[in-house]
Amino acid sequence: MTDTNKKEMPKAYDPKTTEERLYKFWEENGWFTPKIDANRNPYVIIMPPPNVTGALHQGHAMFVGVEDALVRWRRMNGDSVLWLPGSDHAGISAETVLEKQVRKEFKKSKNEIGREAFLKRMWQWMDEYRDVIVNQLRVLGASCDWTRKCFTMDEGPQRAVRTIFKKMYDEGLIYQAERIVNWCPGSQTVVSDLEVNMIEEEGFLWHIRYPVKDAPERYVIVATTRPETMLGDTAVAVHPEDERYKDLHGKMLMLPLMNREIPIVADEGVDKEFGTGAVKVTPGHDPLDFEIGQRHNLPVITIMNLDATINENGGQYQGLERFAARKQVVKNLEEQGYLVKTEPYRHSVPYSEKADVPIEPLVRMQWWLKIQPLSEPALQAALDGRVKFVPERFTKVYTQWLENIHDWNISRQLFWGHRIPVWYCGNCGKQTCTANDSLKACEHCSSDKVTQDADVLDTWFSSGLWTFSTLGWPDQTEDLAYFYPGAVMETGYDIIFFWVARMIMLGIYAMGEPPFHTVYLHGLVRDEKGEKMSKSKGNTIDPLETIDKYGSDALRFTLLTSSTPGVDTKLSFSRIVDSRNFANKIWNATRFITMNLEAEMPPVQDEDLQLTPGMPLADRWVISRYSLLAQDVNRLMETYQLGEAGRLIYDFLWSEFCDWYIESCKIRLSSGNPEEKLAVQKVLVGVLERSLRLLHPFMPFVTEELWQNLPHFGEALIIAEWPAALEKDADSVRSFEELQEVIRAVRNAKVEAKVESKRVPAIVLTKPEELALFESEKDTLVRLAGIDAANLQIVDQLPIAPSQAMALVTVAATVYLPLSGLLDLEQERSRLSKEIEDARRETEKSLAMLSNSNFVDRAPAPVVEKEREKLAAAQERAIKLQERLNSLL
RNA sequence: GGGCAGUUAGCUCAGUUGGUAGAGCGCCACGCUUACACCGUGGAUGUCACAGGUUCGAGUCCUGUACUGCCCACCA
Repeated sequence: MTDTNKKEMPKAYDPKTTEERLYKFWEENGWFTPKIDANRNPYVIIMPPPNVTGALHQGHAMFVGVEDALVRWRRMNGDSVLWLPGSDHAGISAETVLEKQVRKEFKKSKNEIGREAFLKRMWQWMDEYRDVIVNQLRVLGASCDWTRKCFTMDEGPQRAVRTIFKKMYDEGLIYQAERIVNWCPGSQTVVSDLEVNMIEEEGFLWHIRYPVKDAPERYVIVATTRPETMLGDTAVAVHPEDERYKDLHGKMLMLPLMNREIPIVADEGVDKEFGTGAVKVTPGHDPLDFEIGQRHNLPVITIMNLDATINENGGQYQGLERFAARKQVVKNLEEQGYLVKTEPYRHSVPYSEKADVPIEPLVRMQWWLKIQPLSEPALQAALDGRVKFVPERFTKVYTQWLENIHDWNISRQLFWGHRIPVWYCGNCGKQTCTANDSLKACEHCSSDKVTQDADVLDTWFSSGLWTFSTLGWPDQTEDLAYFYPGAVMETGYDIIFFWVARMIMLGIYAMGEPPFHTVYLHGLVRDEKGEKMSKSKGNTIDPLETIDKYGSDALRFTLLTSSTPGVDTKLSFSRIVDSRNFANKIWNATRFITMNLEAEMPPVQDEDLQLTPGMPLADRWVISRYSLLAQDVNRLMETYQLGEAGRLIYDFLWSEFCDWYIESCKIRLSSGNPEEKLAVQKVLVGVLERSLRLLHPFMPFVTEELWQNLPHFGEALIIAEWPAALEKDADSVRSFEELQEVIRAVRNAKVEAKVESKRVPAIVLTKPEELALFESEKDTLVRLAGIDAANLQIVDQLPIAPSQAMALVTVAATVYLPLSGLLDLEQERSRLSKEIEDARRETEKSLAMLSNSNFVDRAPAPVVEKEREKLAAAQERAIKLQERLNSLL
């Protein structure tokens, strides 16, 4: 279908009136939804599911920009493309947000209103907001398959979670154990190591005297940053080889304030050099101490409640909040003479990422996933190249993490999330794990007095299944068979551990092979000062606002072309404006071309663009340049160098197609010769239409809109065929470049000599073999250089060069601009001298290289050849310039 | 303590098989020519952080240094 509607296009491109309309057009035609087709390659990207609680930010714009570009590119290449969108229930974040809401609404805590009521409210909230953020991705132009949209708490993914849990439970990979864990007193749940941030703080190192029992004159000094934990001390540890304490091994100390006897133990884990070389051991509240305690069979005393207040084991401090207790403990130690000194000390404190309060290590019973059996194959997949990272260096980040990985604490003490599918029997006390969503009776004793484990799973556990739970697993669906494994996982490098590694581990575990072959990691988008954008800082640039003002294409193109994978990028406002301008530029190029089109012009086929001998130079040039571009873009897309590809298309369209080709066409378009006109229209349309196809993955909206205005095959650009490179002719390219050089020289000279008239006379002196070139391009020369046609001579010899003229020496010709009266001879001489100097400098440089036998022998032949040509050109140029200068003296 | 990145024109950044440095913005000077002032033409500006090394040749590879940033790590 050819759209021959010739209503004139507006002068400027307005994204507002097109983007929404085109998105609808694409979606309603079903082009985002792939067909399962054995004859096509499936190409799958599972979208990183945005958090339901989050607001749309530039990171989303970034991932949409990259993923949509890949996906559109592959779709145009004929792949069966699935880009699957979804959202994540964001366990702890959502729960925190809703808890605040609940407090406002019911004046009660979540525990007070209870799990059931809380979840009911949560679902209400989800139904209202779950799709808000995902739907905002439409504004960005994401061509994802909404018919397959998924939510981690949908029944499908829920069943996937229970199924894999059951499998792991049965295989002994999932187990319960009481260990010291990262307790977040703020959200009252355990969090994983990854959710703990070490924050450097100014603190104190308190030195405390612990007297030796039965020898009150002797004592051991320990140093601590957390004196309140001494209430739970069960030993003091020293290094076995530390001479200072050798005689005290096994002796007892009196724990101040608590009046409890604790032993001195010798442990290798103690650093002799640090502090006094003696460490207080609090197995209940410190991970290292917990280990020492395990090695020496020390009792574990937990002195805090889950809200980090001191419990009954803390004696007189019971009821105090932990930092109040610290103050009180220090005060009492000082009063009683146990405090030796207090020194300022900078140290790292673990903070809970979500609740932003210090972590309190606590010993608790938790569910764990034995990770080694999963991490080994996942590590192997990266080492043998089945999973590749872009940029490559992240392979090391990934492998090193997997090499040092610990078992994963997968249980969370929250309401919102996937409930642990394990029931406890009130009768026999045994556990039953099931993949069903409920349990009627204990599988051991058939009692119906069963209660489900109260915990839910870490959000990332279900996220880890995302690459196949979204495709129907555990059912053997058609989707799963066709679309797994996917192609590319595209996300920020900040979640390699949280998510990427876990998807690979769980993907291999459940499906036997990695869920994707490539991990593309984009950089983080920062504000113009380089700071991380965050709502609390108020430095966010809202993508919706940006899009409203400049269009989605402009934002996406900027993000893609001004960044490089894995490197953070500052979003620069002026670049967005530039991208908007680019959209407008191609809009107007198209507008110009359509204005000059016959109403029923048929689409331009590849055959129409064959390089024929009679074809004008500019046509041969632009077709060749386009072909080169198409080739480069393909290579760059295949190697994930999207930014570079986008930049090349930009340069071609603006600096070559618009600045030179269209300009050169204006003569022929107005010449009135119908045949000539038709020929140039074909090339204009053919090259532009193909270039729009190349650009479509980067700027989907304008390109579609423009493409619809040009003669084309097919219904829409989004499903058009990815364009092939056409013929190339190096001679034409070189000739055109020679012409460009002449034109630039004349333009330059006119400015330099401050010539006011638009058309100047000129004599072009060229070699006999180039005569034809300049003769046939006379019109181009006249128009683009601003030469007076009636006063243009093209000759291959010139008995007497005009004396009152500027002489412009280029590779293919010397151009004389007779500017009698205007020319300042003195100035002309100094200009020539300067140019001679430049040419000589170039000559010398080339000469030096070429006289170096090492260079001539070892450099590749084409490089040497190129240098020889450069030398010859520079020499010739110097000679010609010198001659001219001599004639003016 | 370990690891990784960045350091290129006044500003923001590109620059993947090592061949002698680019874009946009900004700046200067012109300019309404069958599209585009969200434009056109011309111009100026860089010891590619520093010091060595490999090489005929290094922004690009190697070593080290400095500054900035990030990640990982149980030093009380």
